[in-house]
Amino acid sequence: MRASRKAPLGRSPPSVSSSPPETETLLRLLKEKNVRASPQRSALIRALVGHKEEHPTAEDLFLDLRRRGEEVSLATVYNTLELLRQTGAVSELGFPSGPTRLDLNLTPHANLVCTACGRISDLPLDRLSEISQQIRGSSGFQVQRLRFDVYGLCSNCRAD
Amino acid sequence: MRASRKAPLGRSPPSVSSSPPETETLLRLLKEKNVRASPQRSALIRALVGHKEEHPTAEDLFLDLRRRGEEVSLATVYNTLELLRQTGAVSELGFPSGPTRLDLNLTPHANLVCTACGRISDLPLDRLSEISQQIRGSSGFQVQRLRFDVYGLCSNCRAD
DNA sequence: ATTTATAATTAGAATAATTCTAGATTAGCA
DNA sequence: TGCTAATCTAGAATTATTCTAATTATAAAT
Repeated sequence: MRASRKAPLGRSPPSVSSSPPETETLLRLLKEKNVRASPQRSALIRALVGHKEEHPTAEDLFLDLRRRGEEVSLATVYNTLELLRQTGAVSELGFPSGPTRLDLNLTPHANLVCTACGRISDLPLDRLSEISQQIRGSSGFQVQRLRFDVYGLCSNCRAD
Repeated sequence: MRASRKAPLGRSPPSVSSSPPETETLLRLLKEKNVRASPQRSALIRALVGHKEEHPTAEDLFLDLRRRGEEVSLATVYNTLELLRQTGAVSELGFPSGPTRLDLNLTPHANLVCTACGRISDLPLDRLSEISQQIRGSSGFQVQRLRFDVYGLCSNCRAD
């Protein structure tokens, strides 16, 4: 069993053939915390990295794993995501309605959240780090992490 | 009843003696939507405006109203907050854990969220609107609203 | 290899926050 | 005054997440 399908040259939208560097990074971060890279955790990390552009929910990942035969319990999905969050490699975006979605992009960026289709896309924004510096200086607030959401209509959903 | 304490020149932290302009604004916005300013809705709006600096939760407001004898059901609290959200006068901050908190500040600002004590304070940030302009221009994303959270340690909780 | 101790996984129960439902109340108006 | 629509409400239902306690897997030591 496992995911030892021979992968007949499969190269589709996300594409997780061998193992993107990000996967390795996350596994390494867990190792540094002295937690094992169990098959379930590895599978979850692969799913997460493979779908990071979609900012998946815990349930999305759970269902994705189940679909490809890598059965991981929902509890383990939540537990592992919490471990990853603690390493700082992953952050969670809570919204006033609907489930928490994952964000694997640690560089300063905006989350462009389309209020019509719900899609979230990342937009790199270097200026955020300047602002962060400025806040540290002026208000005596010791910055750890940023979240910048921009709500509006994406180019697809825009009417005009 | 009501908040008709004579307010002996009271000018304390929040200070809600007669009726701050914001209260009027919110009531007017509802009126424009052709919804009545019922006693329950007015009471809720007063509570919200009076506690906006604390970024209260729906339950905070519910309990606050109950404490001062203005009994409004929790369902009505949620319903009214949803009405206010629709007017755009109020926004809701969802977090990956814990309840949604309210934000009555519509000018561009950062939410300084202390990861130790949980307090949220607003910091005006004009540069956010520039950035918003820039996004509109470069990415074709039609911006409606911003949310900028800065997580870290507030000056009280900082160890150093 | 076997034992042992610890870590990890799991199903399902429990909780927390919010939304829904359907009946009672209230307000505006003919 | 009565009619209609809006509003309010308690409690049920739903959703997302966390907790619990029992099982299984792993690595280390023998």
